[in-house]
Amino acid sequence: MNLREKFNHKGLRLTHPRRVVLSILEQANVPLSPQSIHQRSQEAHEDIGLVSVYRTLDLLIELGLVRRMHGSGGCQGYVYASPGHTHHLICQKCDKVIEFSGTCDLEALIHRIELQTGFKIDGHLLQLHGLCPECQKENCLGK
Amino acid sequence: MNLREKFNHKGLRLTHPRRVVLSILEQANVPLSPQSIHQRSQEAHEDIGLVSVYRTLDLLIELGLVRRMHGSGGCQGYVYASPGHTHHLICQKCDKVIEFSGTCDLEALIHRIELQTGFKIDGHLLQLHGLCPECQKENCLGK
DNA sequence: TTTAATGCAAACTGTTTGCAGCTCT
DNA sequence: AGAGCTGCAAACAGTTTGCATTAAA
Repeated sequence: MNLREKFNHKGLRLTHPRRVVLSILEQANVPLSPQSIHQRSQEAHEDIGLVSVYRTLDLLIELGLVRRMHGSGGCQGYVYASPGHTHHLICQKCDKVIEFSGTCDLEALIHRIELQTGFKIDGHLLQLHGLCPECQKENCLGK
Repeated sequence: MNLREKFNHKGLRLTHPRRVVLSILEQANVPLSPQSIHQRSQEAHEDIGLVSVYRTLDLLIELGLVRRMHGSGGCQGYVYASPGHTHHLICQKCDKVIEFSGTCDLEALIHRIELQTGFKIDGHLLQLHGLCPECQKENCLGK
């Protein structure tokens, strides 16, 4: 089932603004705010209303195509959800984002916490913050 | 060094609004928004300005006495920071928060990712989401 | 007494809503 | 043709800033 069919299947329409938002998020490997998505759409001469960006993001999240991120600084970053559950490694300087999976390391931890607390854990959010190789170099050069 | 001394030491003053915010957060085991902190201060007849709540929260975060949280739904929750680096386990239903530590489990993962990516990792954010024992019960009863 | 901190009012930013017109199927 | 969607304008909510006043040290 392709994207269009997925939409139509639920009585939704794959419209221009939705395509644009999705494609911007797909290409960016960085969490983007609604504002910056809107800005990029303008830069790409695919101008869509900011309001549509908000509405589209809500929809895409509901469809599981996009994930909401929470940076240490601000909130409201949206990233394209690559298939499967992944975590994010974010460069604190250039905001580059790398996705990685590695839930297995967490499973032992999660299981232990479940036993300790009685919680039933069904989701998690892991972000690592650091410096990417390029920004490390720049730092050494005295920025 | 007690709290007052800690403040004075840095040229800061331990004022009434700061005491109130700190005490509200200390007692609550739930992340509170600036608004709800303000509201609780009114309920306790310790009315302080909403503006002071914001400014105080910024300060307390800087001092490491409070941490900013990111719920799956909204943002901007503030919790009293128990000493040391901890993670949070959040009930999706009642928003109860439990802090836990367990960085050791992550260390292996972090080390591996550093080798794989060349990043220099110096921070992380881990949140687990699930249902607390009480809310699990309620769910079974058919809510 | 001195200076940090408060709290009001007002400015701002980001987000949501109502509605007329448009567009995808 | 018709329901879903867009985009404007305007309302709204949360947060920040300027400034005169208060209070902690």
